[in-house]
Amino acid sequence: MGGRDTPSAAGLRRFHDDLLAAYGCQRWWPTQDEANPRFEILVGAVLTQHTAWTNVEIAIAALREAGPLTARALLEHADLAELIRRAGPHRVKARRLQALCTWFVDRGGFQALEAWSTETLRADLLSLHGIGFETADVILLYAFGRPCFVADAYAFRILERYGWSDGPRNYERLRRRIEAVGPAEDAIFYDELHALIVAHARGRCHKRAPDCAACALAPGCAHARAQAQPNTPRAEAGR
DNA sequence: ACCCAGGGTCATA
DNA sequence: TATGACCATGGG
Repeated sequence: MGGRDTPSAAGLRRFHDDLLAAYGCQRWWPTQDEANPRFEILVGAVLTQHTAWTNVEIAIAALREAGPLTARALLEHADLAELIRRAGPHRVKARRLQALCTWFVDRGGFQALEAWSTETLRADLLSLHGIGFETADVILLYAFGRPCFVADAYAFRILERYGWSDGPRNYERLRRRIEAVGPAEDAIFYDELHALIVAHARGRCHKRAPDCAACALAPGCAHARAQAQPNTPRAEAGR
């Protein structure tokens, strides 16, 4: 049984607030560069693809060791892949980083890109080799401060159980569904929402054995309701 | 010995 | 259009 419910603005707010109460403020994307963290976020967004963040930090540290963390400097490294060896598939990611850095320089950097609309910027990012839906949104959200819902695998798992996602997993469909009821201007909301979903997916809502007894979302969650009352034919749809 | 990790591309049917 | 192989390192 899956999600037949469509989220409402109030429902999404409650979802967010329940997680926030349980896990606290996350302020998610970690950065070493206090002065100018934004380019580091671009780099991290590619390096972290299917790779644990601890390894990404090591790879970023290696890049720093080798020179300034700028697009031009990265493009000049003789063996970029070797520098990021610790970040999983490093040869693949070296090509992706080069594509991203070339794009960044060609477009004139953050100053010029900030003027772009979110939709245009997303489309441009998606045209790059190695930038898919999730990485594009992570960049839009964390490097450009745009209000975007990151519909990653954790989000699908939790929202399917919660009752807000069903059928085949379609990234854009879920993103639009959430953004349709989320605050249009509030990037911090989406920042926290994504971070809280990750925290919850790793802490309670595991793939195999979700810990529904200790779950902060249980009162609104279709899966938890089904656990509590297996015989109820049709659970009441809470807002 | 598996499975997963802050994914995406490409070849195949 | 929908799966599967592949990338490649580390940690549980």
